[in-house]
Amino acid sequence: MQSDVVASRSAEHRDSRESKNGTPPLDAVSLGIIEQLQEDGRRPYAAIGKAVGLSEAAVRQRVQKLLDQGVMQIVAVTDPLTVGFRRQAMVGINVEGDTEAIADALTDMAEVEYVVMTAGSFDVLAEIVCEDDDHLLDVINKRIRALPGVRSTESFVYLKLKKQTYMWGTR
Amino acid sequence: MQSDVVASRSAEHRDSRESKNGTPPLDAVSLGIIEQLQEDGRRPYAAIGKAVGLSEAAVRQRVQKLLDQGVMQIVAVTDPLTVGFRRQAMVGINVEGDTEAIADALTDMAEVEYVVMTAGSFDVLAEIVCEDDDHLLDVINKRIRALPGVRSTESFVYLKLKKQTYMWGTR
DNA sequence: GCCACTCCTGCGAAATCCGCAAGTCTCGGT
DNA sequence: ACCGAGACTTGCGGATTTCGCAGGAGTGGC
Repeated sequence: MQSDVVASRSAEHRDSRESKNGTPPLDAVSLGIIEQLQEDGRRPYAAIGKAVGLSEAAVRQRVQKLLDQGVMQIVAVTDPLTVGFRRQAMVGINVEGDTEAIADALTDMAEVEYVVMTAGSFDVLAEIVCEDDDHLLDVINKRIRALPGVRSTESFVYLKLKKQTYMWGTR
Repeated sequence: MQSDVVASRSAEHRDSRESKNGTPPLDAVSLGIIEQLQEDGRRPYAAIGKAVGLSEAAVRQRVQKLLDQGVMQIVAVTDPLTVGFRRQAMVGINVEGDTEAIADALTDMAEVEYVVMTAGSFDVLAEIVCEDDDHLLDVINKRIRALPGVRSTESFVYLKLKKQTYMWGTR
C-alpha cells in the first residue's frame, strides 16, 4: 500500500520534473479525477470513471492513493464566520534567521490554518482563525511575536470573506 | 427547493445575532456534522448520525441543506503546486471608492481563488493561482491594476506552502 | 384551539462501495 | 531478446450506503 510511490512514475514520459518532495507528477487521468472531486467531493466513483474514461474500481484505487499520498484531501470547507469564529486575520511576518523554522513553529499552532513562505516585503504569511478579539490578540502578541527570530508582524483583520473556491484544475 | 431561505429563520430563538447575510446561526448538531465532514468528506451519513445522535435520514437532510445554503461545501483540496500551478501570490490591494465593487470584480476572475476584505494597510487581499510567471504577471498588471478604483497593489509570490488545513471546529 | 411549518424517524428499493482474483502492460535485469 | 516483477486495470459478487417517500412529533402564529 506504500511501495507504489516508487513505481507510479511509469508510463508517463510527458512530465519531466517532480513538483515537490518526491511526489510524482500527476497524469492527466488523476487530474481529471481531482477535477471531478473538486466539483463534488461525494461524487460516486462510477460517475467519475465515466467522466475520465476509467472503470469504477480503477478510480477507487487512484482516489485512495491520492489520499494516502496526501496529494489531495476530501473535506468540508466553510466560511469560518458562519461557524462561530468571528475573528480572523492574515499576518505578515518578517524573520531574521531561519525562515523555515518560524514557518514550522506557526504550523504547529492550532489557530493557524494557513502558512506560506513568500517573496516580497513579508517572509511568511499566516492566516489565523479565532473565536474573538481576545483570542486573536493573544495569538498574535503572545505567541507569534514571542517566537525567536520574528522581527516584526503586520496584521490584516478580516472584515468579510468574499470568495473561497477550490476549483483550480477546473478551468 | 429554494423558498426555504426565507422560511428557515423561524424556530431559532436561542441565538440572537445572525452571522452574515440572513443565514441563521448553526446549532450544535450541525456543528458536529460539519466537524465530522471536515475529518472525512466522504464519511457515510449513518456514521455521522451515530456520532452526533441523529438518524441517517436526518443527517442527510441537514447536510443537503447546509450545501444548498452555501454554509459548507464538500470538495477535494490539493496543494496547487502538486497539480501543476507553479505560480501563486497573495496580492494586497488599496482601493479608492467602493471597496466591495473591487472585491466583486476580483471574485469574477477565474485565477482568483480567495478574496477577503480586510482592515489594515490593505483594503482587499486576493490569492492568485496561475500556471506560470507570464500568466501571473498578466493577471496582476493587466487585469487587477486595470480595475477602476484600484489605487495600488503589492504582491507576495508564494515560495512554499507549509500548511493548509480546514479543521476549524475540530479542536 | 387550530393551522402551517419544520424537523425527525422508519423503511424498502436502487445504487454504491469494497475486497478479491485474474488478465494486461511496461520496465528493468540478465 | 527474453523473462520476471510490479503496477494498473477489469469484472464480479456481497455488504453497505444512499435515496425518496410517508407519517408523526414539536413549535410558533393567528
